[in-house]
Amino acid sequence: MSDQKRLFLVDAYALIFRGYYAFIKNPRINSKGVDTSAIMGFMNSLLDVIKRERPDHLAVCFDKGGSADRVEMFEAYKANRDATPEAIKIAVPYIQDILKAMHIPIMVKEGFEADDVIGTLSKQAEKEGYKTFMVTPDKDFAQLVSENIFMYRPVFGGGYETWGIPEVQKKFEVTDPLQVIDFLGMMGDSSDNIPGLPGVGEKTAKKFLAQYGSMENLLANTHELKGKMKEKIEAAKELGMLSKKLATIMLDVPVEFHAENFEMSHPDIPKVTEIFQELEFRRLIDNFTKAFSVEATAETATQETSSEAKATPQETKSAGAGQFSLFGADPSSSKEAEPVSEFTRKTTKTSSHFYQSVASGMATKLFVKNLMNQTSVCFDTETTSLNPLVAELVGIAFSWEVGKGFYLPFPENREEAQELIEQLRPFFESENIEKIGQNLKYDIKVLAKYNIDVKGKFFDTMLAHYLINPDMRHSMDVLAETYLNYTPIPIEALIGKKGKNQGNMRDVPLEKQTEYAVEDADITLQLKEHFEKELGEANTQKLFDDIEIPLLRVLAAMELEGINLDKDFLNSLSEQLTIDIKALETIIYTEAGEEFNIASPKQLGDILFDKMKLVDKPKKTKTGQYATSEDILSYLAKDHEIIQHILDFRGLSKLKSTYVDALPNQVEPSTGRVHTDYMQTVAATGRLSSNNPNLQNIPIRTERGRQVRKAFIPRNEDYTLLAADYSQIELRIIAALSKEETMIEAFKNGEDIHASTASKVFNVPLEAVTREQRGNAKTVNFGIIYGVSAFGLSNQTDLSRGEAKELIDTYYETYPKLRAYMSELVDFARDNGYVQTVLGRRRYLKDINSRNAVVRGAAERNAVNAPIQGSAADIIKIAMINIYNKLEAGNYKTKMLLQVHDELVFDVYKPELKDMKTLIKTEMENAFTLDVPLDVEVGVGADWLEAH
DNA sequence: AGAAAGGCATA
DNA sequence: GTATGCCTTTCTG
Repeated sequence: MSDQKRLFLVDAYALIFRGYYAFIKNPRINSKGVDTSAIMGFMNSLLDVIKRERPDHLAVCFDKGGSADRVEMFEAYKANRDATPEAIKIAVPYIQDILKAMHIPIMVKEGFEADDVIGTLSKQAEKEGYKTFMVTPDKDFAQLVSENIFMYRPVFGGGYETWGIPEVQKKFEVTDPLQVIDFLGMMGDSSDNIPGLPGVGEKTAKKFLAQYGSMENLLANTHELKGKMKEKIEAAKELGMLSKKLATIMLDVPVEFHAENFEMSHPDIPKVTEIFQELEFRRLIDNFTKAFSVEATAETATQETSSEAKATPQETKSAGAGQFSLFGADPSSSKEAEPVSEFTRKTTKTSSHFYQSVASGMATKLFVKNLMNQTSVCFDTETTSLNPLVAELVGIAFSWEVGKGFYLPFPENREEAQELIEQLRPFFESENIEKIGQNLKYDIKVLAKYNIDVKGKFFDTMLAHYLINPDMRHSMDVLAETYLNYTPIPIEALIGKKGKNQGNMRDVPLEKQTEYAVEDADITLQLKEHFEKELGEANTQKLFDDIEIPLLRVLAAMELEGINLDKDFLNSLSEQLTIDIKALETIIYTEAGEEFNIASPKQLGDILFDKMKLVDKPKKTKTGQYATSEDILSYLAKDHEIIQHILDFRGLSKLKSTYVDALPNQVEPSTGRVHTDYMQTVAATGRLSSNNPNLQNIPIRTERGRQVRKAFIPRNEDYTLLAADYSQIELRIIAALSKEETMIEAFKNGEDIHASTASKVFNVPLEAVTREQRGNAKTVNFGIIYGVSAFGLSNQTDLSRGEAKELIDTYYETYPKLRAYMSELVDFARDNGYVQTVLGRRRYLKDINSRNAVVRGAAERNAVNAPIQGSAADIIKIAMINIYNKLEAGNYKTKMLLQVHDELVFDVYKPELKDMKTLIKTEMENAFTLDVPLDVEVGVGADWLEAH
């Protein structure tokens, strides 16, 4: 059987889409800012197939111009597919060039889809005695399967499965693969816009097939059906037949199978390598040479597809994921980040390593001695909880040599654990040993609970990668897979899936703990070696050494500190809110004439617009619901009393659920305070973010919301809260960077910048500026930072579109250099693929040259906003580090507690108040020197509201 | 139980 | 129009 000739037909777009979505959560962007995810994904799959199967005949099939026939049949055919992502559009020409260089035939036929080309070719090849393998995840192809035609499907988690007749029979519950057409026709396919029969999904379609065998037979016997189903299907007979036609793959495309044209031959290696190098595919070059080398042995698909259809290993694997995995692996429906070629990855099973646990007292002594002789060590703590405040040490892994490492398990008894950590204290507190880790802030916080102050130089791989590629995700798994081609042991393998039944590290056998923990340390060490080279570029190294790494300590300290919360006060607020919400509810029900869930946008929309018909043609959201967002309802408020009540209800509910009721639950019992977690690697601009709870979005705009801030109080009566805000920092930055003298002067003279702007654009003396004029000027000043449009401005003010446009035009005439600066930023982004902050923090803008105006526009606004927002973030980070160091050096009792983008909050020891006011203001204002002075406003009070 | 959608709080 | 995180409802496995 294996001497039979084999033809592989690759469905290009399906694999391109699949590759693209595999990287969707962490797109591959090369140094030129090009998103190479789709190319990378496709090439991984292709090379993998070649490497595994060593096909003697192979072609890659593309669509061209879509299927005219199908569109003629049904004009909505494939109409509601999302616009093709940019990365895919640019991928196609690259892929075709690579294929040409590899001497792999490309099959396209104008006006036909790849499905039809593959279908036609496979039937012709079958006649000539070939076995054909259709390489595609697309379940539609199952209809073509025969004795000699197979689907060769990539599956989740890596690997392939081959579908022959028995597999198709089993998956679709049909007797003949051709019935797959009926199946698809009945249930429809949203990605191809095949309508299907109304009310028929996967389950019903299978039932019908078992009973009637075909679409035609079902439609001829609808009298046997009952109820609503009968009505619906009888009304949709035509649609049913049309759906079946749309689902049918054509077998009469004018192409011819000539074996000699499909033979594999030697690729043009230098050419392929050159293209890969241009795309910066280092690893693929390796894979490529392997795929085309003669030595490697191939396990063949034919061997796996024995006629008895015994479950292959791959099937056994996918069977666990659900008996019907057709949809899970469909590229268009799958948003899961999923490795495209995991099977090519190394794992702990395939890489040689030496991981050892150190358990006895004697061994520990020897180990510590050895440890102290190192200059640079990677470590990773294993604990009982993700919350460092309650986490107990289960063990610590160490590695200082690739592929090698040690694991120290910790006793459960707290005193014994402390004894063990004491032996390690000299290591952790050594100034001379560099500490390497992934997310060191966590380990530092855990160790702080054991009274260990981790010192010495730090290298955090997560932070390093954040600077190298801020748009990607930075989890260790992702980094290992991307940079080391290695898949670490998933934590789920040890403690089970997330959820209430998730186990505890403590209960994992020591052997497994060791494998897992030392692997993490080993990988992190390898990542460090990788990243430290890449950091060398531009200013990245400086940002790393001078900002992000020092900041890590500062944030750890702030988070450990936490902030005191007045629970009783919040509880009394909550009671009052409950009463007011109830009252509003009653009024709303009366006005609506019935009771409903006001918090449900769906029900609310139906009441307001279907039942009460408040508007002639209400706006819809993208999913077809009535839009009931604040900006839409506000318009209607003056005409209908119920609207204002609903808005009030929403406001109070939000306040109660998100803040007043939630915050007391976030108080950490062991400290009695709220400890937020600052994320240092999520915001693409360089800002921090805060969660569990988010303390960066505590209300302030409305009177009622503002009350929540009264609940944030000093630790005790010896302390007071101090809040220090940068005044207009983003506007100052844009003024300085653009060198717009008019604006710079206004700041230098300490003028009210919004009034000053109003005076200039409305051409009135400063004293004559009205409140309204100042308000509008303020909106434009802010809007500039985000990349205003006349449309947006008119939405935010009382101005019409025309007036808004005029205001913006006048604004740019008043501040001409500002406009010039903004276009410089966009030009820079176009040329370089990125923009940067005052400290050289980069943001890559892959869509800056997109042909799609909407996409490009968004990238252009990013080009303006990112340097401004990011520079402000850089500056406050410097200030935080400097203040923290001064507080430490001066042995002050005052602590920094919170950062809210342009504001810092401190718990000030009252005797230090006078010093602190000066110290904090000075450090913040002098964190960075611009052509515009920075101004900081300091407030002090018995709670956060009063300090403002 | 988890994801998606709609909505909304901050700078 | 920029940048986030979290709430409730509703859908789906």
